[in-house]
Amino acid sequence: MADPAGPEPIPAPGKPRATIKEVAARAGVSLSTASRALTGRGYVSAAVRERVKKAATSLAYVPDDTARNLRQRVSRVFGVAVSDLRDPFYVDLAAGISQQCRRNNYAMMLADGGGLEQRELEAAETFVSLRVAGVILTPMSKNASEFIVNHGVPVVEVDRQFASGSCDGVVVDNRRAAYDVTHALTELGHRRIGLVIDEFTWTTGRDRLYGFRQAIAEAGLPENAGVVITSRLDVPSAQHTIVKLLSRRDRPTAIFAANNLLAEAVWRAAETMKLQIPDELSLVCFDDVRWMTMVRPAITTVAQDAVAMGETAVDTLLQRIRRPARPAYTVVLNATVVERGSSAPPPAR
Amino acid sequence: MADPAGPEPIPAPGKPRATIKEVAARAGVSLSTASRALTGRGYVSAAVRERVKKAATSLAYVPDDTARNLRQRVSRVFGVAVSDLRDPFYVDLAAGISQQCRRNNYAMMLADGGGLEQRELEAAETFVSLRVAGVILTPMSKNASEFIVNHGVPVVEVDRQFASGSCDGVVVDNRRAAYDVTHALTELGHRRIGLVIDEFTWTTGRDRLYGFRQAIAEAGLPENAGVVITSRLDVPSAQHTIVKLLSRRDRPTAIFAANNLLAEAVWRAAETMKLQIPDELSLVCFDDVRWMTMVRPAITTVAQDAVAMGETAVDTLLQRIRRPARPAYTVVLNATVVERGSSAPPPAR
DNA sequence: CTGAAAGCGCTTACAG
DNA sequence: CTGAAAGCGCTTACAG
Repeated sequence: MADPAGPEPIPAPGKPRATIKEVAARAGVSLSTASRALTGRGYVSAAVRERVKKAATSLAYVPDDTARNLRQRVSRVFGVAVSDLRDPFYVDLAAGISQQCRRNNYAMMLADGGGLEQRELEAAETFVSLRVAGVILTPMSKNASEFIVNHGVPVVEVDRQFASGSCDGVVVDNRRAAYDVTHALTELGHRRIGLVIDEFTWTTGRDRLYGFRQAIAEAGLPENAGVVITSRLDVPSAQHTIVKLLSRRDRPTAIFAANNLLAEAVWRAAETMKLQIPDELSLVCFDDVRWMTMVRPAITTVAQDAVAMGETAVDTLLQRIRRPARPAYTVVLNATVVERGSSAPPPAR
Repeated sequence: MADPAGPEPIPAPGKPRATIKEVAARAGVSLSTASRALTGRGYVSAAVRERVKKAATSLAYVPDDTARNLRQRVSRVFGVAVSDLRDPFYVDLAAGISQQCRRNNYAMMLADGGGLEQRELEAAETFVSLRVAGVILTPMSKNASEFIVNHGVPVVEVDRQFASGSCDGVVVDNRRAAYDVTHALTELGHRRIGLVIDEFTWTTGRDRLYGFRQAIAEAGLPENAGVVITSRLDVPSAQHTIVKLLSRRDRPTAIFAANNLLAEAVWRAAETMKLQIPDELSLVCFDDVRWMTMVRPAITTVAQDAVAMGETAVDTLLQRIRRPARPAYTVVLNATVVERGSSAPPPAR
């Protein structure tokens, strides 16, 4: 799609931008006065203020925030690091953070780690180096959070927590929600239930496992009624693992997938094996994402409001900046089971 | 989830960070020497370099990039503004941009506009103010791009173009792809085809409409064989509009949805009306997103590789920075129809 | 009410 | 090979 008028020259990137010095000169005032007129702090007569503003406009002056921040020792940028932008949960989180930042006149520096701790650490260093006013992250260890906090920058851990002593957090009650959704399965009469999960070392995985186990135990089922399957967190490899699981003679009659990606893998596995949900296999999971209301039957799941988590994280950070000395605290948001059609009593033997 | 050890004090955000001055002092050298040792530019003896580096490490020194950038007149941050993070297409785009930024050691400042031109303009001003090295955006008009370019910051427009004379662009051949997918419909024998679309004023909407019309015309069909339905770009309201369309006696036997959100709306509309796809209604669309391979039948669509578009946009920006004087150019990526099961010959009357 | 001066943390010619 | 000085663009006490 070439420009019909032919390529025009692009203004050279080196093109000098107007500085406050030039604004001051054009308005015939000193630097200090121009600054006061533009920022609104300090005294300046109405007439002069007008003249300065006019000069600024006519020069298309845009203040250099980096210079301003350097001087003022603050910036209006938050650093945000999420595990993986390919996962809809993190996307909703980022969307929530983004809009709440904007509402409060903060810009958002976003990094996504592709699930690698090393990248998270690099992002942490970048954020410190760029002198952001605060950081929100979905931590993979305590290292990034502590590094940032040690450099005097407030951190909010969201989704999971590793450094709850030294920074604030926003999470859901994973144990409770996992309990609820598993309990519903035992109530339906399932006696062999799979948990597909990718990790146990974060608070999320650990607590979802606890909740799962607790529901199994309270139903009076033997410990081996709960079969825990570990998988890497990507759909194809999880799908492969699950096909193997479902091929066993003693396969579970119900599966609890610990997040939306694993749920997708279970769903696809069932499809390729032509296993009917819920008649032959019940499926429940964590995270409520788009496709779960588009497939048939729709999927029963634990809905976490990721957008709200993101917004809350920003609010928490703002609070922390306002009151630095307050002890660290954790906000626990509600997560509720939304019943749809993907679970049913186990098939008769 | 309270910390079992009880809340510890959080390091005060105002906590002073080590500066290069302190590093120099501890190493017993001057500021200049410390700087040279740390940046690697300029002469410094091996012994001194070691001493300085050791001092930096022991002080957990992290250089202030904002100060460095101010001095050097460059930053390693790109500004990115996408229309809407709730739309999976833009998310993939952002993911591609994000990873390519990281590979090239750039940080990404992300803003999402929620589809409002005003927000795009605000983001543009923020980016200029923050002195980013370049901007990538999915423009909603020529205003933002031109504003940024006029301030000497290079811009790449992606997905659509408004200022192709004054900045680079990365797009797909929308006309061609729309033609192909519509042509497949006329070949199947459809004589009444709906185009559901949200705008015609951007290059995307305009070209998709052109391609659609062209295919209708070339099939020798009367102009009114193509029925164009305009809708707002959100699923519920589009769904409403489409239900009305499909309730008409002369309803189309096939629909081309101009993007993934509208496709979702059509799909949901068909479902609520219990219209079988593809037996009673063929559905094809633009954008290839997750759910399209999860519903049955899977959806035939024009697949644009949004991640690759994002990566290409970053590469383009990098090129532009390297060679500012080169005439503006546009990269046109391929977009191909992926046939799945959602289209079939029209039902017999 | 206004302006001259210092300084935020860094880098970079320039002298030595 | 090293250090003193200037300066990036801004803000902010401080004098007047």
